[in-house]
This record gives sequence, structure tokens and C-alpha cells, in this order.
Amino acid sequence: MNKRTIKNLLYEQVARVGSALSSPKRLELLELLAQGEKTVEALSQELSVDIKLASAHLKALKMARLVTSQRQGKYQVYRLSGHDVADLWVQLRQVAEEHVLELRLALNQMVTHPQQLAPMTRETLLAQARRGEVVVIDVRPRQEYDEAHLPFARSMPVAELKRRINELPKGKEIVAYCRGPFCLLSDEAMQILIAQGRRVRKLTDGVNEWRAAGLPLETSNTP
Amino acid sequence: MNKRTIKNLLYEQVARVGSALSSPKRLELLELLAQGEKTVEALSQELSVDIKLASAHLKALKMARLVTSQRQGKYQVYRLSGHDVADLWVQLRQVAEEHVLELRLALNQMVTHPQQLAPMTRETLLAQARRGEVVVIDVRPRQEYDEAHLPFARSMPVAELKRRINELPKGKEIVAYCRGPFCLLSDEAMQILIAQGRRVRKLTDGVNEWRAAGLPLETSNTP
DNA sequence: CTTACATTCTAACGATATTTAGAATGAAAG
DNA sequence: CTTTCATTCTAAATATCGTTAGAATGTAAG
Repeated sequence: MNKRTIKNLLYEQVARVGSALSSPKRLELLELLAQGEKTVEALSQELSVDIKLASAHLKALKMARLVTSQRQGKYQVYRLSGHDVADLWVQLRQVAEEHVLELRLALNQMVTHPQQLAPMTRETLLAQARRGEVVVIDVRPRQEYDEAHLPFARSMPVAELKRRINELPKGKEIVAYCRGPFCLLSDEAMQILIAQGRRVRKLTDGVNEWRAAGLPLETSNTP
Repeated sequence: MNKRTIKNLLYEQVARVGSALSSPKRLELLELLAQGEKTVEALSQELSVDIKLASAHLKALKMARLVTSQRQGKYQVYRLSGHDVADLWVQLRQVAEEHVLELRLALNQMVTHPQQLAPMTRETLLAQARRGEVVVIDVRPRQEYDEAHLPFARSMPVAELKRRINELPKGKEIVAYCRGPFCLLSDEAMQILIAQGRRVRKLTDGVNEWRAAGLPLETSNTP
């Protein structure tokens, strides 16, 4: 076995993982799975694609060893193979944000509200939340919050926000976050909160951006 | 523009970058470019492929914004768009090493010598090198050393090692490194050094693994 | 201006990937 | 045991990718 053959072998194995990252649908699946385990059906609904297609893409991710699956009763549950896979997704997305001009433009257009949380650092937000100066809300579905959430964040899923809005203290500024920069849940939440006259900002980070930056997370104790 | 259309657009842009990572040849090009800028010809020779094919793959990398190119006289010189691209490559490779069983096996087979540098941490090595207890040699071509090298490392390209071997102190242990875990230059160097009765170990890290771990690097001042 | 050389562009082939529909599997509920 | 439901497997159509060869571009040197 000569050097060339060895190298080809090595790079081919890594390319197996790279190939898994070459489809927008698979990337969206990874982003969702990075929030926590999910069934095929849930994933296919989030992506608005046929369940057969979702299954095919999940199979590809499994072959690339980025996800694992496990049967739970009637459902097949998929999850990421590890936190390093979520980190890889974050890194890939950040490289794209940095260098792919079209992506930056699309992201800027996406911002419907000017109240971004760009100027504030993560550490500052953490300190403000710790001192109770702001209320951080996690607007993802409850189950995702339970798997991991930002310190001091309280669960307030968008679906429940309208009827639970009075749980939020009136005077304080609210900071909403969801799955990450590509997720629109926090934008929905902002619209609702602004319509009610609340002061609110958006944190574009999700839990995976937070973790990739080396910051701490919390999990709910599932009883 | 509805939510689905926006999301498709965003993930498609990231998938452009992901697609660039789906070919073993392009990954090898990235690894080489992560060591420093190179011409098309140099890259095609390292990969043992036709220059036309190398050019086509480089074009794909350029379209994905992972590399940039610039004419220097007769030659077209390619370089990575940024350190974040090298970090992405390192992260991708590490995820593959962690989860793709076949890659681990191939890497283990590759090890011809048992004197790995697994047990020693990077910080320990750095401390030993600082105190002069070991001699760290960078066996890559000089130009790559000049772009970035480990602190306390001296340049000792494999091509020059045999005739320059007496420059290395006889008593001390030698630690050799090259481009990273997939690079065979340090193995060649070890063979030469062991044949001469030297005590030598291999560091599987290259400069990019070192940088991705947040450790410092040095560059030569080009006069 | 011509020649040499490095690189890219164009066209073409076969191989591979994405998507859809229909059949098949496998657990759970009646 | 049969039915139901979630999921996967198989097959086929289409699009995309990797590779090669030949023509074209653009710079440098004589």
C-alpha cells in the first residue's frame, strides 16, 4: 500500500462526512437535531417535505455517522452522534456567513426588526440576566428547552406566548432567542411582544452557538 | 417571500460550502492550502492529479468562497479565505476521526512506529520545548514553516534531513511534526532519524490543529 | 511579434445524488 | 390474528458531479 493509496483512503473517509453536509435539507435536519432528539415525522413536518424523503436524508446522515437512531415504541428517534457534530454545523454556518456574500445579504434582509443584539457580548448578556436586569426567554418548543437552554432563560414557546404573556414582568427588557440565526421563532415572538408594547430584543445565538463558544448551558431535570 | 422560501435560501447558501467539502481531492487541497499559499502546479503535483483537474477543483473551492486566487507573474497562487476555513477543515476531520470507524482503523494501521505522542498534552510539550528538554522539528518544506510554525520549532525539511542531521543535538529527544494526522512527512523523518540511532517521537498535530486548539504560533519574518 | 508556459474554458462521458411513487417491514392496538 | 401506522426499501426519472481531452486565454521571455 503506497502513500497515495493511503491518503486517498483517509480523505475519502472524511469526504463521506463532507458529503453529508452538501445538501440543504440535510443541514436543516442537523440544525433541528442539534436542538434535541426528534422523530422522522416531526423532522419531515418541520422541513415541509415528504416523510420518505426525510427518511432517505436521515439514512444518509446515519451512513456518514453524524446521527444515530433508536426505536422508541412506534417511532424511530434520531439524534446527533455527539456535540462535536453540532459544533461542526455551527462552524460550517459561520464560515458561510463570513465568506458567502449572498448569505449575508439574505440574513440582513431577514431582519424585520432593527432591535438586534449585535452590540452586546454574550458575557454581558449573561451578567445582566444573572442580575435580573433582563428576562431571557427561550421560545422553542418545551422539549428542546428541556434538553438544553441558556442559563437564566425561562421556557416560553411561541405557541404559548400570547396566553402566557402576563407571566413576563412588565417593566423589564425581554431578550428572546430560539434555534440560531436561521430560526424565525424569535422573530415571531418579537412581533407578538412588540404588539403588546413590550421592550424586546433578539439574541441570534441558539444553544449550539452558545456551547460552541464555550459558554455554559443548563438542562431541565426530567422527572 | 414565505418562511419556507427564506429557509431554503439560507440553507442552500451553506450547502454551497458543504458541497465543497464533499470531495476527497478538494479536502486534500484544503489541507495543503491550510499550510500556506500554493500554485496550481504545486498542488496538482502533491495530489498526483492532472493540473486540469486540480484547476477544476480549485475553481469549485473558489465558488464556495473557501479559497481566493491571485496572479503572481506566470503563476496563479491560491490561498484559503481565512483561518476559519482551516478550522473548519480541522473540525470536519476530527468529527470523522471520532465517529467514522473505518477512518480510525486506517489511521491506526498507518502508524508504523509505536512512538506516538498520544500521552503527552500539547501544553506539556510546549513547556518541555521552552526548557530545551526536547528539540521540536518542523519537517515540512521551508516555505510552509515560514508561514507559520510551532513555537520553539526549527525548520528541518525531510528533503534536507539526511545531510543536515548533525545540526540536531545528539543527546536530546527529537519531536517531529508535519501537516497533521494525515501527513506522512514526519513518518519519513522518523525512519531516517531512527536509522541514525536518534530518540524521536511524532506529534500528530500540525499548525492548524495547534491553532484550532487556541495555542500560539510563530511566523518567520520574510525579509 | 513570436514562442513557451501555466492555467482555464468547453464539451463529453460515465458515475453519483435527489426526488417521487409503490411495495415491504415491523411494532402496536383492537 | 388482523389492522393500523411509522418508517424503510426498491425502482425509476432527472439532475448534478468528477474526470478527461482539446481548444483557448493570458503572461513572460526571447
